[in-house]
Amino acid sequence: MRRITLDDVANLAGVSPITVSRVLRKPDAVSEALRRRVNAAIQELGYVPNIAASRLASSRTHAIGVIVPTLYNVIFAEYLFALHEVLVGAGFQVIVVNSRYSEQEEENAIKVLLGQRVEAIIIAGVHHTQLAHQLLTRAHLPVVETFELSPDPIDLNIGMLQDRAGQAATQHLIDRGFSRIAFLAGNLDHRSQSRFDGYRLAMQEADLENLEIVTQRPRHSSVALGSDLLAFMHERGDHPEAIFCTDDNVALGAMQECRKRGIRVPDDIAIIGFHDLEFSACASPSLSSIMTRRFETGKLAAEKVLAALNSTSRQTPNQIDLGFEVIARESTGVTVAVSS
Amino acid sequence: MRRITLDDVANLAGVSPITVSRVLRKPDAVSEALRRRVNAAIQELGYVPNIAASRLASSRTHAIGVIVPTLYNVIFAEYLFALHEVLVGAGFQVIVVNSRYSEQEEENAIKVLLGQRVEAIIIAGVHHTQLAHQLLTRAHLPVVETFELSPDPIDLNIGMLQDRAGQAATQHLIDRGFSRIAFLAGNLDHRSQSRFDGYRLAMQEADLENLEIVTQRPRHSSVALGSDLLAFMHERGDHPEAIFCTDDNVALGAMQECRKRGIRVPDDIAIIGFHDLEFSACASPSLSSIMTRRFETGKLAAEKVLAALNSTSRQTPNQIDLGFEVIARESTGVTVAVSS
DNA sequence: TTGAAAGCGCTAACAC
DNA sequence: GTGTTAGCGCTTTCAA
Repeated sequence: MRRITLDDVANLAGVSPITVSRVLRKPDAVSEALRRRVNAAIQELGYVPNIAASRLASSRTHAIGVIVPTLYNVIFAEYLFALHEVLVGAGFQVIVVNSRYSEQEEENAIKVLLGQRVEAIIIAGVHHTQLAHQLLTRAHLPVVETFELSPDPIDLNIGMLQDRAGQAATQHLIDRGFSRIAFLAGNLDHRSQSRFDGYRLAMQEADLENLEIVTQRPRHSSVALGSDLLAFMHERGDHPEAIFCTDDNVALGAMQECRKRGIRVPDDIAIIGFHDLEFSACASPSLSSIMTRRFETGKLAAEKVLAALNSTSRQTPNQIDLGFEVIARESTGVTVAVSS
Repeated sequence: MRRITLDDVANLAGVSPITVSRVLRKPDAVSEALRRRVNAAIQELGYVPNIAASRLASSRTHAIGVIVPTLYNVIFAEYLFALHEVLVGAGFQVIVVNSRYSEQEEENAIKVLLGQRVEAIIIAGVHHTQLAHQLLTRAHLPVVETFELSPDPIDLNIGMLQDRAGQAATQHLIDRGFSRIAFLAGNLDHRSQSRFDGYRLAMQEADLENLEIVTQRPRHSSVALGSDLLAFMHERGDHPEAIFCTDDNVALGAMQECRKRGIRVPDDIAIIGFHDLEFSACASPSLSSIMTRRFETGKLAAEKVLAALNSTSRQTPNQIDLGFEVIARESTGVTVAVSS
């Protein structure tokens, strides 16, 4: 059963193949009579254009590659959603590949995307293998690194200072009068590591460096992990006055575990999370957090890519800091005005 | 700046293009001497094969299309993870497209995938537009519908009976002695609707049909939605003894809102969710739920696709019911044995 | 507005 | 084991 091709349509409609091609891509350039005949033939045959052939012939793929560590973490889902909105709206295909937090897998992902001849690459993170860096640099296509700010961006870079945000979260706890402050995380990916750096800096500047209590386990961030980490910490005898969790999932799990153990939040222990996920405002107690701009990051990255593809002139490398915001709520002892 | 092609590599290595092609695809068919020369040339030039050309020439894409409603819901992330493991492991590319719970967008997604000449389509759900159904049927490629069981499957169908699961959740509440039982949901997608059908059936069979309390709002399922729904219900004066939430996110939100309002779970109100998400076991109180098999669904769907692609003989349409399981925990008044 | 010719970069099929 | 030839199905360029 041979697949229907553009030539089949042309034959049935009694026109040349190129006319069919035009009807598909720039219908206005074809007279209405022919357009009708061609469309009828397309309908009748159930013709679906072969994109591989189109890409080869035009040497345009209209595909953008996106690399994220995982889809489990909702922040990447939000980011992808925004990317999709913009790019698909502009007629591009988005090819998503996961790196699973591995630089090696990220390198492979880059190779896959280059093989697909994507017209741009948007990549979460700024840490790459040497070869990956080389491939991205030499590919001569727009590259956007996101979520973090790089000391040495490849091309465009849209993100925030994770260490500053970690510092701000910790400072918030210090400002609330706590001094025994723990940092809770599972896997220390680069961004989590930076937040940890910020935590240490804040502690050091407040002369609290000796009281840091860090619990780490090699697991991806989740509510269950937060619960486990708090249990682990508690059972080994650490009783900090406050904890800074690497993200809101871990914070929520820690909060649940506190309730289970009769530890009151924030009276016995204050908790701040990271990312200000959707549930954080309606948790009980409501969860203090650091608001980050995932949606805007995705949107802006997509827009920058479109702009770069539409302008022939190579842009100078440029960085955009989308910042963050400390959201103080009940879990760190702040009374919150009622709102929806 | 012309892109490097296979011919460039061939020239540099002093061999014919087909030899380079062989080195890439079946290295064992080439002598070691030539293989070395070719690989060296590939390295030197930084050659990356053009997949579009390869697809066109071989008329094989090694691509599998997957359609999911959204990436926000973690159950689809889990499902995709399993799909990826199997399919990428077998040398296929996975092309994911979102339908955003819209049958029209699903139809478009199918067209996009057929244009990509994917070798199979795996699609969450069994409800399609007429044209979508037609396209899938006529495409003559393996199609797997998942998450639900269809009365009329297109090809393969791997899922569960959502209405039975909804019935079981409701029956669990009835068995625990509750009679004023509400159903909480936001968007009623097809699966949620089926669970609602199951709820109504269980209520009817227990002669409780007049007590159903249903709250609906057109929002995607989330913790914040659960919180809002419970608040809404409470404020309009409905005080059921138990609620069945369309999923665990809504259930968690409802539980948080109860705490905020001083409503005790399960003493004042019992709650059961759906999907048994990761956090449900460690919530406080732990959340009763219906365990569904997202990971297995993805894995099996992928394996079935591979099997279908490897056997020339057309399989007879076949269905697999992966079932579900009632997980009784504290939120419905069940004392849970301690476990990790 | 329409068409003819050539070719995108690769691989299948067949020869040697 | 290696090479030659002839496309895959579309779009580009140029001509009419």
